[in-house]
Amino acid sequence: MELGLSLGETQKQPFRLFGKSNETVKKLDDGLGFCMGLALSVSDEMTSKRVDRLTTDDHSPSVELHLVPFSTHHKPSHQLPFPWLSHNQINLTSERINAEGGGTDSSSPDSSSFHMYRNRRHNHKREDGHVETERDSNSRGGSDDEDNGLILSRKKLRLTKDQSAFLEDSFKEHHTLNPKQKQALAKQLNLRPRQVEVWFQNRRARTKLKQTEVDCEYLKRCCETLTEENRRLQKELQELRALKSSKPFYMQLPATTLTMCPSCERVASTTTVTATATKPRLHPFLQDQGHALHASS
DNA sequence: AGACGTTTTCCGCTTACATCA
DNA sequence: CATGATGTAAGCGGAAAACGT
Repeated sequence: MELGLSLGETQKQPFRLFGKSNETVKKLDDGLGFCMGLALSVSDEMTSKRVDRLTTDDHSPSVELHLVPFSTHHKPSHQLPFPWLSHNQINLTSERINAEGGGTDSSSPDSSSFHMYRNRRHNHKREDGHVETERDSNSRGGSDDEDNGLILSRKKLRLTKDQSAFLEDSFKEHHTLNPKQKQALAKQLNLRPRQVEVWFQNRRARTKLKQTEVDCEYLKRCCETLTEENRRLQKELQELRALKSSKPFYMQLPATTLTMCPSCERVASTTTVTATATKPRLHPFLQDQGHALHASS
């Protein structure tokens, strides 16, 4: 592979590629050829945050990379289009630049290497405002649609049932993936590792959301129960107050032996001798034979 | 040893698209 | 057929951890 480096006015600036300062940009190899052009521009936002990060510093103008094959055997039909990029933005075309081990099988767009300048966060706004994603130009391989050449018309991936089922099974085993597992799954399902990673992230999010809903429902029921309990106690209190105002004082106090529960510090009566004809309901603690106080004693 | 930069991974939030009623 | 609701793939930004310098 040969990387030809074309520096426009950038000679004024120290070149820095992908954060590697003073990195040698020129690489020689056989077969694949690129022309990498850098030009100064402060106008376009396309380069996005990521590419901005690749510039020499926060104040430097954005770097534009033009990667175009100049090898004579590269036909236009072999070039990977990046329609979301305007002509003065990144043009990355190649027969194959595979960063993820997909080989040089051009029939599998899925394994195309979009990861030349970023392993993620590479959607780009077109001039019409439409955000095209990686999916737009790089779909998964292996589907029937793709085999039928319908890949260009598909704008959003839907995993096949088999793929989803396989991922589900895998998710049951472990909710996170290490790089090896990710690679293996991706290879098995003919997806990009990034897709597997995203699927697991979304799956975890769905699981968490469902759990949150369950928790919410539980808390709602608890709240209802407590509200009902509170209503009952209020009523009981009212009854007791009414009783108090209608009976002489000596009749209001039952002759009881009071003990205090060490755990909740509520007072319990162990002997109930009441002078009242009507027996008000006691607090559950007082009725609870199996309360901690009694259990511990 | 500690500071610093880079990379990777995760999460939360959001968007855009596909599908269905 | 149009439309709104829903599900989901995927993007972005930030945080944290690991690692190298």
